[in-house]
Parts: sequence; structure tokens; C-alpha cells
Amino acid sequence: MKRAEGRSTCPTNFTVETFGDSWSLLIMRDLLTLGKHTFGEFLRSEERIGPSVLADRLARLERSGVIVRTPSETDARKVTYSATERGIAAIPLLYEAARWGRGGVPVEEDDPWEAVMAMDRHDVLDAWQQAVREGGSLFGGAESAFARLIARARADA
Amino acid sequence: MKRAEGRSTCPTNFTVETFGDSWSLLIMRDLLTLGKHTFGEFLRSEERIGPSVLADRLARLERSGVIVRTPSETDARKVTYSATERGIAAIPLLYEAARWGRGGVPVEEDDPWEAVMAMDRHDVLDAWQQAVREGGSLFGGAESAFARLIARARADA
DNA sequence: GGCATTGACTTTGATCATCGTAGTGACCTA
DNA sequence: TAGGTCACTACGATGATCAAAGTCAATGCC
Repeated sequence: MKRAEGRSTCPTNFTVETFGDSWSLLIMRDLLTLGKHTFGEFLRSEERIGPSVLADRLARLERSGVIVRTPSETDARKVTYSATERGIAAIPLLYEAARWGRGGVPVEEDDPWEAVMAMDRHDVLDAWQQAVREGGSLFGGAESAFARLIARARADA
Repeated sequence: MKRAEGRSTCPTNFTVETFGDSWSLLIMRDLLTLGKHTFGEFLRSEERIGPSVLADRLARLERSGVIVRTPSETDARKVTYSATERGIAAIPLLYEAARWGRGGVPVEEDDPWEAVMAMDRHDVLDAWQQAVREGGSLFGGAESAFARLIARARADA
């Protein structure tokens, strides 16, 4: 945190203050592309975030208004985190982050991003944001945007 | 730096490892939108980066292949930093960062971003990337992409 | 040629953040 | 009621960041 609040009124700087650290954007990725929703799921991310940093980042993202924390109704131990509309609005940013990052990472044959990047950008963003509004994500779960996009592509062919 | 090299092969993580800190993306903003090119210009950024951190980030961005360091031919004290093609490819990311950030910052009447966001995204990205290839930037300098876009918009009207 | 200045960094020492590991305590499950 | 799960906290060591001052070559000005 530190001097982070309001170094300037530049929009880019605002984005940097919200997502410009080693973990915040990865948490948003887990939430929005993989459909992770609980502390434990985020903890088990590929990049191995520690619990103290995770707790701090979730609190910050909540304070920033991009995610909400909701205690589970069925299990009082559990808490679910989900994206607000402001968080959903960051999906194009995440999309461009994934697109640019593809150029620096080995191409994997069956990476679903390969298929996604071949689709129309606007279609992808629409389906993705809609899926998140309905509790889904890009790749995670049965009602994933990816599944819907693939089905539509097949139908059009 | 630290454990930063290759936590995973996820493209989003690769982007985070390159730009995911408080300063790297702001340096790219200064370079690509404002047309700054020298150490001193970056130092005088609105957000007041310190010289040691700036030196470190410039070195990292160079190692990442998004910028190049070139000693000036006319003045042997000076060094100019400019974007590589890989850096130019990050322009859509910067565009989305600015777009998302607009929602968290007070709207300023004469902010050129307001005008840019009203234009066609594809046109803006094209003109912007072309301007950078020619040594310009989005807003900085006479041959700015912004000036060109405004002129074209006026001609079309 | 001398001298203040510019420009690109380094150095330094104090402060701050992050890391990994080990809890803690409420809660559910058998 | 014993054992596990879950969402965090606490902690000490390590690493990054900060502001301010300093280095040093190159330049502009007289």
C-alpha cells in the first residue's frame, strides 16, 4: 500500500494502483478465467501465493470495489469471492494481458487460449462477461464462456 | 526480481512478470503516450519515481526486450530509450489500462483520453502503433497519433 | 582553457513489504 | 467428540523501495 493512494489522477496510474503488483491480476485471472471463488482455491494457484499476501490482496481488491466477499450460506467456514461489475469491466484488460503474454511463453498445443485468440475479440469479451455475470468464468465450470463459444463456432460451420 | 522469472508458463503471468509492479507500466505510458525518451524525462514523471528504481526498471524492461537503450549520437551524455516491436505490441494493453482506469479517476473536461475513447478502437491502435514506429507517440510531439486522428475526424465530418 | 551545468546513473541507510512456515479458532463430518 | 477443513493471523528472516546525496563524463559559455 504505502504511498499508493493517489499518486496522480492519471487513469493508467489508477489501474496500476489497483492491479500493479505481482499478485492482484493473477487473482483476477483465477477468478475470471478459471472460476475460482474461495481462499483455498486461490491459495492453490500455479504461482503459489502465500496466505498472508493473499489475504492482503483480497482485502485490497475488495476495498477497490472489484470483488465482493460473501460468507457462504451453506457452510459458515467458507467465504466466496466474486467479481463486481467494476471487476467484470477489467476483463478486456485481462484479455490483452493474456494476448501480449502469449508472445513470451512456449506455445502449448492444446492451450484453450489458442482457440480463444482465433475467435472474434468482441464475441469473446461479450460471452466472457456474460458468463461471469451468471456466476461462471471463461474456462471454468460447465457453463463456461469457452464452451459456449466453441459450440457456437461449431454451429456456424 | 527475486522469484519472478518463470513462476509458471501462463501468458497472463508472463505479462505480470514483465509489467506487474508499481512503475513498469507507467514508464511504458510515458514512453508510448507522452513520448518521453530520456532518463531525466522519466524521472520527472507526475508520480515521482526515484532514480535508483528507475534505473532498475529500465534495465529490466530492456532485458525483457520491450525497450532499447541507445546512446545519443549528438550528445554523448544522453541516452534515449525507445520501444521495440514487442513493446509496441503492448499498446493495446496500455489502452485497456487507460480505459479501465478512467472509471476511477475524476473526469477532466479537456483530457485528450476523453476524445480518444470516443474514437474507433481499431483506428486509435493503428495510428498509435504507427506513430511510435515513426518515433512519435500517442499525445507527445507534433507528429502525434492524436493530432493525426483529430485531423482525420475533422476531415470526415 | 576554466567552470558551472547537465545528464545518467550509484550509493547509502532507514523504512517497508514479502516470503515461507507455523499456528489459531470457528465449524462441519463421522 | 475426535479429526479434518477452512479462512485467515503471527512471525522472523530476507528482499525491495524510499529520499537524498554523490559520482563522473560530457557539454555550454565565457
